[in-house]
Amino acid sequence: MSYSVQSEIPKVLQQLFPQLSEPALKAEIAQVGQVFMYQAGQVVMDYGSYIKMVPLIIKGSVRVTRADQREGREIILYFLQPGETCSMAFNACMIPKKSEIRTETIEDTTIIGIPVDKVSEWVNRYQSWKNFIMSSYDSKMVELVRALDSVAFESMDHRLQKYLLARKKTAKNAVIQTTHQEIANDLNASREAISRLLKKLELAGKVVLKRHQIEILDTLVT
DNA sequence: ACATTAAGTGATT
DNA sequence: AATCACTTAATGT
Repeated sequence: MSYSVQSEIPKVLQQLFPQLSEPALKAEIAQVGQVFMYQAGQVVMDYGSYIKMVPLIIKGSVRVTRADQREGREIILYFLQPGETCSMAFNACMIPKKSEIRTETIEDTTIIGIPVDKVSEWVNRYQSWKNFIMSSYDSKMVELVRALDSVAFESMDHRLQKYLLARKKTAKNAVIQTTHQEIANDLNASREAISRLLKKLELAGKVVLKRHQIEILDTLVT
């Protein structure tokens, strides 16, 4: 209902990024920040593109993935939600370089783009900005390490369940809109394997399967 | 009604 | 667990 236009930046900052406390910082964000809106499923940044903005997510959700050259094989690094920012983008603004990752929207998403030169400038000028950058870097790093040992040590079965719970959380809805193929791509598995595991979960009374959607019941817990 | 796309199955490696 | 080769079911035109 709220269209996050330029003039609403101060209000949105207050709500979603309360840790950015300095009034002067907020004023600068409102001044140089640019609001962008993306539709669901849009690729915001792709491998090899130059990063010129660091996004503050204010609405929707975004998926950050990494693939190894050969197309069609990618793995999820983490999801971004309102109140968060893309940590991978920080690297790139200290040292200008091409993106190592792909970010695409899962839902209709709105962001405030902060020009990279401002991002590094503010680190020196505003304590709360520095803390914000550092702590989001830290929390994504933790997620990343978890994702890594999930791949290394957990069964596909367990990974799928965690994935479903994560999707449920970002969708804020027990019913997620997806296909088995999409999940298979996200988890680096074959579609058939995912279908079979989902079938098992359905038989176990943990999910309800329909075409293009999966309902995740409360009985599914990790 | 027909075509297209998603999902289910069994066999093979 | 991947791949193949189908089959079956759901949806769009």
